[in-house]
Amino acid sequence: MQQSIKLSVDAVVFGYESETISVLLIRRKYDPFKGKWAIPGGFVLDSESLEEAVERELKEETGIKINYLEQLYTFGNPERDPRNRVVSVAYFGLIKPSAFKLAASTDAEEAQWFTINKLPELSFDHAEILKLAITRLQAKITYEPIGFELLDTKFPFSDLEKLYAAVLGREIDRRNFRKKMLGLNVLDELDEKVSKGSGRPANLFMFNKNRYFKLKKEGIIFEI
Amino acid sequence: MQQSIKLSVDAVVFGYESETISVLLIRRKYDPFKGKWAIPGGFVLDSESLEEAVERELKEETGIKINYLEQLYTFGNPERDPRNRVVSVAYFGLIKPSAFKLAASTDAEEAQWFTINKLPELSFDHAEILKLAITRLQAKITYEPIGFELLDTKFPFSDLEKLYAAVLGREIDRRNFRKKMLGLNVLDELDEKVSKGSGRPANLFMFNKNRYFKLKKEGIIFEI
DNA sequence: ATATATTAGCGTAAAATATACGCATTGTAT
DNA sequence: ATACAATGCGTATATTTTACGCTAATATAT
Repeated sequence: MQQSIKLSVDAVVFGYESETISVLLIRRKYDPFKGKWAIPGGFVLDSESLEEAVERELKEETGIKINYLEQLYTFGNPERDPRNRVVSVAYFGLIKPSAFKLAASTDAEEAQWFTINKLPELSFDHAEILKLAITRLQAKITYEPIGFELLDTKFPFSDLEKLYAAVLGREIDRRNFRKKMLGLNVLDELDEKVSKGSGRPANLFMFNKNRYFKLKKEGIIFEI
Repeated sequence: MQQSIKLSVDAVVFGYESETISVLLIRRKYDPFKGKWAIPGGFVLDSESLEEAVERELKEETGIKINYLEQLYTFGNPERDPRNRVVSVAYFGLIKPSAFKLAASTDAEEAQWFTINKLPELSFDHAEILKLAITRLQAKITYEPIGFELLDTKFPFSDLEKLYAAVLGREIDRRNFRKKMLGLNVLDELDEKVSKGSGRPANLFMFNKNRYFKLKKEGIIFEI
């Protein structure tokens, strides 16, 4: 059997800052779609796993160290690349704001954050990939505690609430959200307070991964 | 760039009969794992889409016409095939009992149904693929109306209930299940009855796909 | 200094859903 | 006829979700 299909990986990386969700895009250096915006990615090496390929490409193209990575979908339409047959395994990832600045400063002309409502035209079928990734993020955040991967380690509760509102694109009742989230018993309340601007200073919280895994093992599911 | 990764597809096909869920497996003709049981699948041709590849391979190896097909996950561990680097896009599929008999008679020595609790040893990482497929089926049947793809077009309500009990591996309260399912407004009650053995004859029902799509568009979700 | 705005945090009542069953109905088997 | 088996309907109770009032703590304006 002679097969000339090439295999690539792509990564939709989400970040969260100033109450909006952004996606990391790069400007392509080579044809096809030279100069156009695209999701970071590239070809898989013979010896590496798919995850290794994604992390390598992300580092090469954007300098980012990913915080959460999950396989999204594999795109295999024979026409998706105008030149060769390329099948791409798409991933979606999340990073914390600390890594944020790092990426933006690495090579501002080539890698850039875009608010998910103000996206440029994209190469290949990347618009479709991105759309699927957003849907998945919205669905997933309600039944897996991945939201914390977008926040700093310590965060005021309101940050978490605003994050959920931003991802889901709708208002959230502050009081019910707090009750539900705290009721899941995966947050540790710290003895630290932060005051940003006016208003009552907020207590800081931390996500307790160990307790989450323990509860998960007992069959208790995270659900917002 | 020189890349010598081969791309294959695999399909976990579930069937439902006599109150149990079965999986379709084939006995491998060639090395590696010659003579061992495996999930049907094979290499993707340069010109075909991934879905076309799955359907072609299924037809070639088992004679089955699939009823529902959905991408599951892509397995890319470099060591998953002892000989070459093979990345496989796994699908999971469902078929109705009518196609059932057809498959069993095609080539009984090579394609066979196995109850999901009595599986033989499997080739490659197929045990892992199968495990993931079962988890996905269990999750999906509760929020998408895919269960009907495993039943005949017309079915008594108890068939649906038994199917859910079999897939989820637990008892289901007949009365509450009926209330909930009928409340979703996607079933048409027919003016036909069936009597199998003793007991009161049951009315037949049909899944109404059009109504389901209409409700879905209105944001009403199927959930059991 | 005092009032006012602003964000944090707690609690409670009502509505909607899920769960647990009781029991009549309609057929077949003996 | 009578027993049995499966279908089909209803109701009471528990649980979860939703809506929203109110107090607390701090910054900022007057």
